[in-house]
Amino acid sequence: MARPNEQVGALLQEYADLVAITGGAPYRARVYEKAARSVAGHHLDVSTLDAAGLREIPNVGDSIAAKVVEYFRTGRIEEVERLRARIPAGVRELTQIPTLGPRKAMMLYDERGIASVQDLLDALDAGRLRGLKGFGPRTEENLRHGITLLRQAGGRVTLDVAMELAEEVVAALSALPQCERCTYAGSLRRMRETVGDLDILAASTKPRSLMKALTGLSLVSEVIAHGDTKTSVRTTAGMQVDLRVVPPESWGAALQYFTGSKAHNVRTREIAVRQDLKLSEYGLFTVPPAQRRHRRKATLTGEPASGEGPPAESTEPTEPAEESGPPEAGELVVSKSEQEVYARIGLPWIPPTLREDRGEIEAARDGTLPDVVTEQDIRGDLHTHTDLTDGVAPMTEMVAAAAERGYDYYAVTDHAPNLYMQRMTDEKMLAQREQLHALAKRYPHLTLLHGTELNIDPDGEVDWPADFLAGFDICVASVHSHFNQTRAQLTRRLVRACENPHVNVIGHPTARLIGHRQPIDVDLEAVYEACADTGTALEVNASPDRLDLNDEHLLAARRHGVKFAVDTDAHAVAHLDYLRYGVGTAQRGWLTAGDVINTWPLRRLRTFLRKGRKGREKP
DNA sequence: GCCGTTTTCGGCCCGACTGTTTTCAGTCG
Repeated sequence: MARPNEQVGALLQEYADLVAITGGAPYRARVYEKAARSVAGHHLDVSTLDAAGLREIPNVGDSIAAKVVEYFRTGRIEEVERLRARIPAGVRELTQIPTLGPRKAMMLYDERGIASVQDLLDALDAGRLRGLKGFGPRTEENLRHGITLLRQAGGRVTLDVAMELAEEVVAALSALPQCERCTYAGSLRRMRETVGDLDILAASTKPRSLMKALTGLSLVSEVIAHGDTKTSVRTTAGMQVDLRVVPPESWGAALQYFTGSKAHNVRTREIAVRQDLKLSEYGLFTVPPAQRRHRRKATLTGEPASGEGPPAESTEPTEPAEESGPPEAGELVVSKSEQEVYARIGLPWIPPTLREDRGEIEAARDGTLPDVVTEQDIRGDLHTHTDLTDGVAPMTEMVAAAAERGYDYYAVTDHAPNLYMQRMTDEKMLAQREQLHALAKRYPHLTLLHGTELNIDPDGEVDWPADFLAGFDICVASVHSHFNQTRAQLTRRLVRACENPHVNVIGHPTARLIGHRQPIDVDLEAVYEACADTGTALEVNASPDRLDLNDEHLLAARRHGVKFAVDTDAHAVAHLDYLRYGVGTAQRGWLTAGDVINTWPLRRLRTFLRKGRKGREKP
């Protein structure tokens, strides 16, 4: 993704925060927030767009387009500078503290001159918050606690960590007789690459027993909030878990609501409002005429515009809404399943991984939602290791596990000699090939492919000469070192690897490790072009520490006609299960099965792997 | 400030929980 988009997105987000802190009109802050996301996620490089082009981006109008143009012309946005001069950066930082939002942050600054997290800590220690309106002893305690949490590294965890915890909590709650349904929702269900806190949803007529069960789990270290329908706890590992319990009839609406994203929900609720419906976690409801937003229209059609007149009779028999829950007016329309809820507001069901307000609402409305790739579509794994190099399981076990998964094909791709610590030799590689061919006889329904993961050296060269490479069924090539080359060098390096007629897949293309190593600085657009031109696939590495390429890259890359391989890079049998994170990421990138080479039948895959080379055609 | 298979003006998602306050603002998701 082009960097300028992220720069401008961050700047617009900062402006939104500053507007909120200074108490500007709430809708203004919101609109800049929406624009920030639209710009950051836009598929074109915004630095190349003029004002008219910028206005094509959703939520960008005259005013914001002018600010973006100003930014690329002068390197700054005057209006942002004006607010920056008024509000120290530290005040914005204060809003990162849980339970401290923009209003209170501004009050701390105005009334006590607090302009950083450290200032706040000092003020707390000195008792200088006493007497400040809205800051009682509990609030002081919460702020101290919040600062401690903030200082504990970021707070987001990778998908596998979140999933493991979620499955444990869901299993514990599901075992209760009072629990009718239970699942995880939120960013985990959407398969975001990291998860901040866990959203667990349950259906029950006896919510209290479920809440009690959650707070009683041994992994709970602290109860943050405890109400009638919602309980929040923190685990011993520091993760926040929110449990919401809804009546069983509300399951679909609640699941839709708690899956998010927030931006997606805002859109679906707006669509409901335009149809004089109200969507909440309890269901989709009619709005009595007296409460309708579109009062003007109501007046025009002769309905009562306001006042206490009786609600218009619906043509259908009135069914008393039995649900508990706050909506006291309006009839329940639907709530049992997500499908019903979407259908009633005129949309097909949208896969959770697409629910980010990145165009899925429009696509759903136009009937152009992608038929995203699923785990069942995957016919094989094309990047895996054994204990011949740095894997921990022997090839026999890895292959047996692959057969168990029902794969049609499976590639063993151990490291090549240039990754010196792996001590690979030509002889060892050829011996492995023999063993693999022998092993293949045991698995008549599984085609075993012999491959390798090559190392792309600083010049873009790989480990072996062409004649040796020609002996492999598949070659993955990856960057494993020299991450700090210049952008030009790194780009050239990857493009050269693509141009190698024996390189089929670029493994973990940005080489990032989530939370540990930044992605390499490479012109991905150039790499996408090279891949499309040369018939080289880009990997969607499913390892939860990598997820590389990520969803945003995929959204950009697919526009170039690139093909992808969703691979686990498994170094152990258990890692083969990481596939779901790779598939989730692929879905978030709107990839279909057709985009992913390892969903293809073997024949088609083999043709792709020949990469147009001569002399490899087999009878 | 943006936006319109109802609108070029008049709206802008909705509810739970907490803490502090006596009826609600702020925060969060």
